[in-house]
Amino acid sequence: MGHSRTAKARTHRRIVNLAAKRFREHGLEGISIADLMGEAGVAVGGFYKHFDSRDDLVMEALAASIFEMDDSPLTKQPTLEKSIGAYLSKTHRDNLADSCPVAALVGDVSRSSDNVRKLYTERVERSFAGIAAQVPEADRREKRAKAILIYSACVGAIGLARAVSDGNLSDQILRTVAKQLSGMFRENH
Amino acid sequence: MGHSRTAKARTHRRIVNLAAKRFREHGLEGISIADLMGEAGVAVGGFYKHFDSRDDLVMEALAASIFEMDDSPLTKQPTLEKSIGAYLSKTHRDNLADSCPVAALVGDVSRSSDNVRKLYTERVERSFAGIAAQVPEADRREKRAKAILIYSACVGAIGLARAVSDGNLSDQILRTVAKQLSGMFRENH
DNA sequence: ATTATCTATAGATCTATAGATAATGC
DNA sequence: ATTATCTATAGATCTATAGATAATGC
Repeated sequence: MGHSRTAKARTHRRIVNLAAKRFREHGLEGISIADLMGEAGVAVGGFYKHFDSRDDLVMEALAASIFEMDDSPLTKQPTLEKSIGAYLSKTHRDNLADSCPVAALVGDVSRSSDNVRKLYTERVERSFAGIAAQVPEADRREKRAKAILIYSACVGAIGLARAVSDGNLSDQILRTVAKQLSGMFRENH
Repeated sequence: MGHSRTAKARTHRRIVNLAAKRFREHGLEGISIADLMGEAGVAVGGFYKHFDSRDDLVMEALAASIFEMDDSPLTKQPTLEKSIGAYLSKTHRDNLADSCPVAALVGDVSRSSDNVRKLYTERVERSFAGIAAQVPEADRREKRAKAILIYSACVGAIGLARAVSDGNLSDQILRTVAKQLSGMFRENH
């Protein structure tokens, strides 16, 4: 039994970071507190000394995965084409635990509390802004419009690529959408 | 207690059609058998005389919502632009119970059994084909590529529009993606 | 003395089954 | 007689809480 305050903070972070991964993999209601605590190596009973409720953990874990995104390869590409390529890569599709929470949790968030949805919305806005900044040759309005289209297409494509049971079709969705989106800009219209 | 065979078939259909709605609204695991049977006006205990397991109902309900799509206004529009407009309408966004199961269940299906994913995959393929047939002025390969982009963008956009807590942003996503996609073809490139 | 963690369990909920009841259909 | 539906409940699982245990920090 560890007991220092810093140890508690470390345990807290361990639970949150683990939850952030498992929620993206199994959905916000797809994993139990008991399983999370077990995997984190802490007894179940300690949970409510760290969090007021399960929803409290969901909030913290979503915030963690959103924060994590800022340092992710997904958002740190030098060009729009590379950003799209990273997002629509097989690595991103297959590595749900560290994937974009916007795509992984879009359905679950629709059914979640206002607090969760507000947090999610901020991340969506930030993604739009990040992409808009990379859209070449257009005024502010047009950059944003393209960004909304690009992000929607990326979120939809990776979602479909994960859901579909045919591996070839899955690959084709990623490849085709990446190519079509990138093509939109080389022809600069 | 009704008991005729045709009555049983009617009860069966009632449960399946209700489940098809509730699954799209609350997710494949977001509603219990007891609640479904209660709403259908049948006792819980009768469930397993109609279905081998919960998963069996999930399969039948998904099949029903996929079948239903064929007669839906979503897939019966005369032009590509109108198809996109219907899919990205506020009506479609707000009426989850009768909405496109591909968008409503994309996350849940990723975590489902192979049987469920196979059924879903067939619907995705059919959607691609339906859209490709409406893409003007392009060879077969290009029609399909555009269809994959359009459907991905539509599925992503309606998902984001439902998840986001800001109503104005939600409307903007639908409007912008519809406009951008439609614009791609008027300029025919 | 305080508190971070552990053991144990209450209470709710969910899937699935067993056996009773009552309407159909030969 | 058969069978569609109902009543009742077993067994598993999940969130949350109560109280014990043991390490920290004054």
